[in-house]
Amino acid sequence: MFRYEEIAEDLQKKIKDGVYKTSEKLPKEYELCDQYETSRTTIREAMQLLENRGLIFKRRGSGSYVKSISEEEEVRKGFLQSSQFSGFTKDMGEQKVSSQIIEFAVVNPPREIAAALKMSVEDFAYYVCRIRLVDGEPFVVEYTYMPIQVISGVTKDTVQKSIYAHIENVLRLKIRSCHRIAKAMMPTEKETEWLAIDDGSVCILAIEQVAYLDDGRIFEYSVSHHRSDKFELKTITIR
Amino acid sequence: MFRYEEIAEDLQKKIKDGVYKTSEKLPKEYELCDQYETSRTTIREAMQLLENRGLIFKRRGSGSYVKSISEEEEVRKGFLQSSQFSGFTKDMGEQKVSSQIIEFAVVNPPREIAAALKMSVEDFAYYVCRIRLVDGEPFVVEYTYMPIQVISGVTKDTVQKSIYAHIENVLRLKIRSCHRIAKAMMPTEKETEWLAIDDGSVCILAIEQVAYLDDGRIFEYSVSHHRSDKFELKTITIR
DNA sequence: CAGTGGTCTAGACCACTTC
DNA sequence: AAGTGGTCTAGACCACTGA
Repeated sequence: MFRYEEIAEDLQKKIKDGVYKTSEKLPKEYELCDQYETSRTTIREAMQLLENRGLIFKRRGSGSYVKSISEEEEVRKGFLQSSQFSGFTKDMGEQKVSSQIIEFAVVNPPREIAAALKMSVEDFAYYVCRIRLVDGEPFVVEYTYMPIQVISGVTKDTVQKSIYAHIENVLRLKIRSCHRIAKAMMPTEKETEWLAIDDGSVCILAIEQVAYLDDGRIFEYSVSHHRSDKFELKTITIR
Repeated sequence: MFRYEEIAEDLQKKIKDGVYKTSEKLPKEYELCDQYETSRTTIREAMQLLENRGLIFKRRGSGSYVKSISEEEEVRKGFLQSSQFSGFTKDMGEQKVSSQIIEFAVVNPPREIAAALKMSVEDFAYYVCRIRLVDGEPFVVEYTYMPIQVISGVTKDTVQKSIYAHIENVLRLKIRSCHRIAKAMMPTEKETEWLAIDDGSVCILAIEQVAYLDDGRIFEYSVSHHRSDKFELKTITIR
């Protein structure tokens, strides 16, 4: 835990607790330097984190302010959210996540997927197709490819539980970034069945993802087909 | 144009031109300091920009490298992309964008929308419902609310062309950030007609957006319903 | 014009990778 | 052990806001 992270956490807590209220000015940077007994750079790094999280905004010549966010945006009932990519299991927090494995194999990846994974079609990759359930209800079908040269030791048990936990806790690899593309589409016949879709108003929010490790290696190409009535993707963009 | 922006542009160009190739090491930070005759902080700010754009990654103790991206991800045919939020017109670049106005009025916003805009239900907002066409083909239906106390002087002509151009060039306001939520859904009957959907495999990628100005004021709440076969949303996340 | 955040400098020391 | 990026300091000057 670095100093700037500590400060960011502390400020975030104060915003959440209403010490600094919506649209209200935060102390100026030099004041925070005094408060936390640190340099301006460190304060600015902390503030940068908060700005990226969409909690504050800054105005040159004026000050830093708490961003006004509607409560509606904060908590949206009935939807699972993904603003990070920590893996589905982690995203879900307290709710119970289980998996139903449709297929688990080692294969030569199709050409396009091999290209996305920057691997040869002659090398092998794990292929996992599984349904993820939260509190027993199906939410998403995931189709995942992982090069065995990068990710090893995946068992049926791993796939049943959490692949991300295996990568981080067993293999001790560090997940760094991911590139995602969100699309809408209709479910296939199989998906309609797997996701228990019995309502014509439900379709699919598809997220195609390429994920990278700490050392730049691509470890995963996946496509997740979510029930449109139970999942949404949240993003914050700052120019 | 600041020094660190110049350097970022230059490095980006060199990556694009293949001076630094995929998975290849970039010069070390101190070398770049010499090359550009600047301090390490400035170099690091430039690199930060490139990392956020998903072009490079860095490893403590090792070096900085060009991220390997599949060409597939770079250019995706047939899809319009939105990785920024510069407004639809700007996003589309060279292609011809036109609008068909369905409704243009000044209204008291519904309760939820007033809450999202942080305004009173008794104050007024522009309401615009329009179809956006690229090269004559409908892509998206936009439903937009803008408080008249923030955005003024919007005419039918503005709505016909580009609201964002009006905000930036006429009102001289600066757009700073936006919070988005992507969902999938089925088109309404009207939308099916407006978007000329004659194919049961097409549905809607909906993007709900709250957009902020430079000074923290919320200037827009909008929902965009895109044809699922012509639009996708791209995001890059770094932990 | 005073006050604020934005850019930039020139350094120090640390954590991690690589050999 | 040497080399790299990550954190942090103490300061300077600039661009912009707001009274």
